[in-house]
Amino acid sequence: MPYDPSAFPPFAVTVDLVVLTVRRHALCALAVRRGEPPYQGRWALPGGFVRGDEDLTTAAARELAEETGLNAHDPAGPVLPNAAHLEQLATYGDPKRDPRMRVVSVAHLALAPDLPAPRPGGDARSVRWAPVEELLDQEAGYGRDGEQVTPLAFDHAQILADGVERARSKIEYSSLATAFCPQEFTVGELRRVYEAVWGVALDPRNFHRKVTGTPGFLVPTGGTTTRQGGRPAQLFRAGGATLLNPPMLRPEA
Amino acid sequence: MPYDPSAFPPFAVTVDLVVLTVRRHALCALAVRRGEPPYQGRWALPGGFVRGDEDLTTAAARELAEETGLNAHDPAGPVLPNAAHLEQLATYGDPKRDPRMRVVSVAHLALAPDLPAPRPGGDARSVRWAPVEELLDQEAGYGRDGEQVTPLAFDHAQILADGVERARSKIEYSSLATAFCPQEFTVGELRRVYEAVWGVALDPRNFHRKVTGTPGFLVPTGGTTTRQGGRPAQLFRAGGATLLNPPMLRPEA
DNA sequence: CGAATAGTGTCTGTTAGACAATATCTT
DNA sequence: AAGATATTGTCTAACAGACACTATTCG
Repeated sequence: MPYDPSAFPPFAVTVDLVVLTVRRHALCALAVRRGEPPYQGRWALPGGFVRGDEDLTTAAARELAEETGLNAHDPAGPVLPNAAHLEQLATYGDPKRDPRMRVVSVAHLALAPDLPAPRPGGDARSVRWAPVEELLDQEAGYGRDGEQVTPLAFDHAQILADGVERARSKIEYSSLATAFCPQEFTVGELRRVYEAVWGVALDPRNFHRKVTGTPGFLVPTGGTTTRQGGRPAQLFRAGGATLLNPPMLRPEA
Repeated sequence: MPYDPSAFPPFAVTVDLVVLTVRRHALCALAVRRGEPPYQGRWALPGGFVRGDEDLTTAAARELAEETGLNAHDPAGPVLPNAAHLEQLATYGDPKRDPRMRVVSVAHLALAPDLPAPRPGGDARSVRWAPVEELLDQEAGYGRDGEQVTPLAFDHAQILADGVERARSKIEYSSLATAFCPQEFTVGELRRVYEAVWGVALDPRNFHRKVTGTPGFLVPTGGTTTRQGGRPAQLFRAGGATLLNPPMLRPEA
């Protein structure tokens, strides 16, 4: 089968983003409201076309910055205050996934700390953090203002579900859960991230022993905080370790 | 940023395949020789254009069948004799990865048993199973007939490395290693798969206890074989379990 | 003080890894 | 018999999970 680059079917290539954060004890995703058909008025994942001279990761980082003001974290560079973890998730290319034309979407997964000042691209009413449970609920779901939330436009419910599952499994065997935390955080705050992402309750004592006993996971900064109430808690930064061995075990029930 | 489907940069979309198997104690990948520029005469991963009305997975399964005669395994359907595991790997879209034009390639990973009768698409000299170590060796590597093997064309060395790493980690926590085995196999044959993929030696006694003690991993067929010499070994089929919990642990050294 | 969160210590059952010992084939 | 592979059993150290207990803050 000869490889003839001049006779190929025309495709559009987009990036879509699953941007996750933990707010008020719930795992939330960034959703944008569609202003035009198809799926006008429905919520969708943020995304857009890949430019002609742009790498896929670059396009995803650009969309992320446009929607949230977050920088994609560069492992080689310094740790920025507003850095989010960004990785490729999967590619979706069903011929009928967009009714207008053939669109192949390279989905990316971003994990961000809860934003002190969320900076929506333009219209605040058209961008929101929504609990993933609400976005994925197959029964009729309605957002704050009564507008229809589910199902998401296109195949975005599937993309979101895949992104959430990726995040849930990756925090088991990597230190990625710290991407949901601010630069300095307590063991209790990190535990609440795990509890929100997995949707389970963890034993605070065993969790503390586990994370502080894993070399390279957490580095104490020396400071303490009482922002959670109770006895002052030590503050930590993320350590250099990327992989957790042995992993954090996700309870089955 | 309006979503204007009539004004998108033109992309070609291809699928590339990392097809892995275990032959003579070595992890091998399918490579095809390029008959035309660019990279003429160099080895590359099999692949081709996605057709205008074709799903990405369908395109990958079609290429796999064209190159090897293997069917992609459908988890819902019956277990076919010549079925290979097929999954999406990642997507590669650097603007300069193909010197001719903008090509986005959705790479897929296939795991196949050692083929009793390899059926190359056409010219037998243009398709071969090559040890991945040879294909990825950064020093000059030369194949059976003295032709240059490395580096692979385009960014295929990176794609192959990513596929190998995916396979290495997935057999840790899933039952996927059985995809490298024929329908009936012994514990020793399964162990040699792990040893070839990971490039380590495993204790036969602890391995046996581990795999036979994991519910749903292996189902005894009742038969035995002496094809490996020594005491007759029980034959097994792959069980229904997909995830191994607890996982197989890959030795560090 | 009581409530809340942080952190340490102890016990128990499971499991990985090391390795002795036995079983059953081929040559 | 010698050599190869298969299979079972035993011991030990590490670790997860349960949970008693202490520490330090706020109201």
